Formats: sequence, C-alpha cells, structure tokens
Amino acid sequence: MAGIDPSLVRALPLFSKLSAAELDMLLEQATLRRFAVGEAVFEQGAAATQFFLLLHGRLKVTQVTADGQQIIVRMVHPGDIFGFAKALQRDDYPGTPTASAESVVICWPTQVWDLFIEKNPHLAVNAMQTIGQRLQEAHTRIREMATEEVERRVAHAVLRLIIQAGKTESAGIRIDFPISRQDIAEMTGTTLHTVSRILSAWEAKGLVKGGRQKLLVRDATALRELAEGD
Amino acid sequence: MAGIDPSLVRALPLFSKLSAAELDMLLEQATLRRFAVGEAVFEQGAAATQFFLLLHGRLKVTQVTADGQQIIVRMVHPGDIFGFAKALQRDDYPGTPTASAESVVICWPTQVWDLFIEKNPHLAVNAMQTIGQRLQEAHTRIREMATEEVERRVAHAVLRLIIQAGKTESAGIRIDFPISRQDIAEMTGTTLHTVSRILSAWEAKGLVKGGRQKLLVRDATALRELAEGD
DNA sequence: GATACTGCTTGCGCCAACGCAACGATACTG
DNA sequence: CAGTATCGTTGCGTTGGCGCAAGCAGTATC
Repeated sequence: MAGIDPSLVRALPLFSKLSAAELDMLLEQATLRRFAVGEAVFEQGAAATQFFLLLHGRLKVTQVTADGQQIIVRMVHPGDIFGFAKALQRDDYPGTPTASAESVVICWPTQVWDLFIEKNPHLAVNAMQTIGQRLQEAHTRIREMATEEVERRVAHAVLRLIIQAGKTESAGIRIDFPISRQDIAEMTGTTLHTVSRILSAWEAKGLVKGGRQKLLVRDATALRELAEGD
Repeated sequence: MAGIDPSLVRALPLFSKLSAAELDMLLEQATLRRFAVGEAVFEQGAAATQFFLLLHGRLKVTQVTADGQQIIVRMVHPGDIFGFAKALQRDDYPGTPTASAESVVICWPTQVWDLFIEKNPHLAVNAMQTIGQRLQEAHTRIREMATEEVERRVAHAVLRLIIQAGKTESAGIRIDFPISRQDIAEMTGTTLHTVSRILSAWEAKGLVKGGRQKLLVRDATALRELAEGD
C-alpha cells in the first residue's frame, strides 16, 4: 500500500526541511496500517524491523516488569514518531504501544532510517531534537516522582494530558481519548484506588468532572496551582 | 588552550568513525578545563554556549525543584558528552554538573556542533545513539521508581554504580569516587536516613562495607538477587 | 591537639498511600 | 433487556518510609 499522500505529513516539523522529491521517496517505502482500540502495533521485546509515525489516534506505550506490573512510559500523539529502536542501537522494542483510540500509523522498514539519515542531515538533527525533548520529559517525570507526592504528580499528569490532547468544550477542557483511572495510575506510579480518591476529591471541589474513561477539566488554573506547591 | 592530543579521545565510540583530519579540526576548536571537587561546570538555567566531554574524573548532574529539593539526574563518567542542550533545541542548560572528583573536561562552543553534524553524519548517528541510551536509562529509572520499593531501587542504583565506576579490589568492588548517602538518596528518590538504614542493614548481612563517602560491595551476586525480587 | 565541620547512624512517632474487599455504575452482547 | 464484563468508588486496617531529633565519628583548620 505504497504512495501515501504527502499532504498528510508535510506539516510535521520532522519533515519540514525535506524537499518534495525526498519526501516522496520516503513515502514510497511506507505502509499505512490501522489499529482498533486495544490492539498493539508491536510487542515489547519483538525484533525491531520497522519504525512508525502516528498519523491519527492515540497510543499508550507500556512496559511490563518481571513481576507483571505495568507502567505507561508515555503517550504517543498524532505526528509523533515511535518505535525507532534501531536508531537507538537496539535490536528489539523496549515497550508495547497499544491503541487507546482507533489509530492510523505509517510504517517504514528500519533500513530506510539509516539511508535517510545518511542522505539527509536535517532529518538526523530533527530526530535528535525529538529524542532530546523526550529525554527531558523523562527527567521531569523522574524529578516529579522523586520529590512530589501523589496528588501533585497526578495534577501534573492531567495538565500534560490537556496540553497534548485537550479539546476545549463549553464546560471546560476534555481529554480527547478514552483514559481510565488505571491509566493515570500507571502514568504517575500509583494505584487505581488512590487516583480514584484524588479525582473524587477534585470533583467535589469542582476542579474536574469524571466519567467512565472520561475526564473533563473545569478549572485548569486551580489545577496548575495545585501542581506547583501552594 | 587549543591543540588537544587526539590520543585522548581517539578511543571513544563517539569519534570512532572520524578521520584523523576531522578529529584534528574538531579538537582545534576545543578548550581544556579542570574542576576541583564541588565546582560546577555550568549552572542550571544558564545560557547554553558550550558543550562538553568528560575526559577524566566524575560529575553528578543535579536539578533543583522550585521548593529547593535536589535530585541527581545522572552521573557523568569519563568519555561521556554532556551539556549539549543546543542540540536538543534548548537555549539553557537543564541541570548543573558538579565535580564529585577532580575532573578534566573538553569544552566546545555550541556552533561547532551544528557544523560537525552537518559535515559528518556519523557523528549525528553516534550522538543519537548516546541520547537514545540515556532515554532508555531514564525510562528504566521511571519504571523502578513507579514499581519498586526503596531498598530495591537503592540496590539497582548501587549495581549501576559498580558497572560504571567499579574498581575491583581484594575485598570486593569499590565505587571509584566519593559518594555520600545523600547522593544515593538523591539518585533513588528517597532520604539520607532511609539510605543509611538500608546500607547499615546490608553491612550487617555482609553485602557491603560502608564508610564516609565510601562504598565497597562485597557480594554483588546477593545484591543482584535483592534488586530483582527474591 | 582542641574546635569546628561535615557526614553517618539510630530511635521514635506519624501519616500518606497501599492493599484488600465489597459494592455501584456504566457500557457491551446476544 | 436481562446478563456479563469492565470500570469506578469508598471504607478500613496496615505499613513503608519520612521527618524530627539527638548523638557519634571521621576530616579539616588553625
């Protein structure tokens, strides 16, 4: 299924400096795949034969520990590339990206990566910036987990979600994909129970409005104050 | 102070694919600086005008939170590059690298980075792999902080230290630079007190041998078992 | 070799958050 | 539209690890 419409990816910063011809060449090698909710694009530990770009939808990248506990490493939003393990000198994928919403993904064979980096330094620079930003997000999260208590961590997580996936509605800002209490727990390193209690308390104070796999932020300012200590 | 001996860096994987001429050109632009224990190479938030490579010694990269708490983001070991904020699309440094031991550092102006990436794709690929590895370490740490209890986190941290800075002695493996209980606490997201208690318990069991800013691992195998659950 | 300093240890009380458990509520399914 | 599965809420007992505080032991200073 080659021949993807360039207009789909033209606007992405990752490809901003590529010529039309280069972009065409890149897209010729690509395949388009669709994933239903709950489906995994690939499995943790599988051989890294492809890398990907999320066109539409939403993915959560999870890792499982030896004793079966699961955490959400990060969310993948439209326009993000993911699964480029080979570029990071790995032969297998470190996590499992699962569709939280119906998703459309562009897939490339890993060989294409090296080829294009070689021919196009811009792409390397852009990719490095992408990874760099991710590294910083990771460090932020480490700092939060080390120093902040659960309620503030959850506040930060929710704020991040409304930045990356917030849809403004009349009643507030809605998180634009199905997200469970369990998900939030796995993003903040706590339990489903604690998240539920915190969200209930917030709802009583009018900060948010919950629902089954739904979350609406009514007062982002108050939430931001809560996230930064008093 | 230009004209650094190429033999100092020749062996580093980062420069492995550079020709002698390219390496010379790179080193012409560099400066060598020395830091005493406790000195900072640069301060968190300062404008990123240079990037660096640690030749000799040991640095700890710290971040301070708004309310004054400190954490150690990572350790810098000889051969590591650090402070390449500009490559990550930042104008300021996200953390402060402080010398834990007497250290020698190569410094380049940031402009050199773009120049060399452009001219030498290998360097870009190598740098990306370096950042990629760091990203994975960060994810590992996030997973540990989310799922493991303090004792196991400390065990993992110590194991990582003996890999990166272990010097085998007759009595066991010594960590090759001054490290305090407070440091270990800031690496694992806990308090000095808890670390002290844990290390005391380990010492009673003959796993380690402590001391002022010293740590000797007597039984790495037992420590590894402790780090992985039972 | 006395003084100050900095880093390490240990005891004790306390609380945030976990784990268990039971119960509601909402969405899918045939 | 009953039946079932999934997701969310809430109560309660327990506990890991934090914070305080006091004391100890090396290391540097003059």
